[in-house]
Amino acid sequence: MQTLETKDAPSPFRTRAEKMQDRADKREAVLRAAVRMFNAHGFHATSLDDVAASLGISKPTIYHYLGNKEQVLIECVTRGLEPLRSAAEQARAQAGSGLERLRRFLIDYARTNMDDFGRCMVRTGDELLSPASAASIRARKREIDATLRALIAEGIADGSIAPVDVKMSAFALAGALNWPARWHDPAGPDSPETIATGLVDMLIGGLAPR
Amino acid sequence: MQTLETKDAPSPFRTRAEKMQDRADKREAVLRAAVRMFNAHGFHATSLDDVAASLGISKPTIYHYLGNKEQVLIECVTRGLEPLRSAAEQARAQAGSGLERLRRFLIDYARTNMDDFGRCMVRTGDELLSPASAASIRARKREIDATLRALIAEGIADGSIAPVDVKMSAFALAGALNWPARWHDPAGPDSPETIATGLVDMLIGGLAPR
DNA sequence: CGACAAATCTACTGGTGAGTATATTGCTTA
DNA sequence: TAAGCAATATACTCACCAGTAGATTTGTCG
Repeated sequence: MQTLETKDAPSPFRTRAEKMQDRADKREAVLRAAVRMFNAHGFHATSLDDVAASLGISKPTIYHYLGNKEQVLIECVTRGLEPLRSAAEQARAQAGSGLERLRRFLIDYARTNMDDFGRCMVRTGDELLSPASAASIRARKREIDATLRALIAEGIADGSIAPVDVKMSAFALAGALNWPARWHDPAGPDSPETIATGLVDMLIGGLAPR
Repeated sequence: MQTLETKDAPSPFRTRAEKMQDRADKREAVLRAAVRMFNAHGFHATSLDDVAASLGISKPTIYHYLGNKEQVLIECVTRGLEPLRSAAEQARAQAGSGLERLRRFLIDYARTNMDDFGRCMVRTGDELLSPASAASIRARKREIDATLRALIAEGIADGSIAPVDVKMSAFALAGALNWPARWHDPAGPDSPETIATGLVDMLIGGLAPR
């Protein structure tokens, strides 16, 4: 019987779903190659010819999958933002004290800022994007920030967090946890996990002795 | 008597010292114009023609004062780094507990990161510079970081700072205090002074209640 | 005065890289 | 089997911009 393809004898005739998957895979491969090069050399110093060459394809192929260079960047940033959005959603739904939920969120936040897309997201300033795209991305970042501030406020309300200045604390936390996007070396000895918990513990405990 | 120029009758014949000053002033003006445009639109999106136009001069005049575009950026970054170097020097010389000296240093650090040159310094990643210049600047930044770590270690030794992980804490502090270079709006309601103390107080106290 | 140096301009060169026109191949579907 | 579409390539165009050549002006110094 041979009505469905099997693993052993994959048919060269792809179904529609397979072809859509194929296309999505290729798009993804372009983005992964691009984000690595953006992180390594910067957006402007990376030409789409370079990205194409690194994949053994030609530039028009990239244009076939992604409309233009800015679109490539936007997709990378979007992929970097998505885990944050999802972590924020979870944090809002979770039970527990404000501090407990915040801690969980901060660790997720720090960790995803160290993967390829997260790093690109953090490092992509407004000036690299068209005004419209910059605004759209800023809006999404603002939502993450709103969650961060809400968690801090809830912690203060339930007594699990000291009565700090919410806005300043949110900026301090974000800054401390974004910064690894610029210095963390994936090849180095410290895993993202270790760094994330190290940073968060310091931020929660502070420098002054207790 | 008219042997020396007076404020009322400034001679049009400049002395050698005056001309050197004049030259330095013009160099400075170029750098100030450039750093503002770099901060607003990014290094690559700012052409030297734009900078020249904003001063009502022509591009070759910029080349007359500064060798090339990278040199302009390097000078901007250097000017952003200098106050940090000087604050670090002071902090090392000062008396007081580790925490007191660290606090003073952190506030200076945060404040200077919000002026034009400081912002440019923070935002200029290695990828914008030639390998040689990037290395030189990285070395200078490493010295600041060494001071930061030394102050933390001293504070731990004298008991004014909790026994935190020195490296992680230094990164967390630097990140939190560098971040305003990306979000602070000089036209906004919060002065650099306010932000600096707000951030530092939160970092010293931590989030957890005492 | 005459030569030199500083300061500045206009007008160019040369390289780079985003984005496109167009051709080709092969699969899908009416 | 013809039409149409997806995927891909080669070989362009076009704009921009760093950097330079060379002319000009003006003040300085021997």
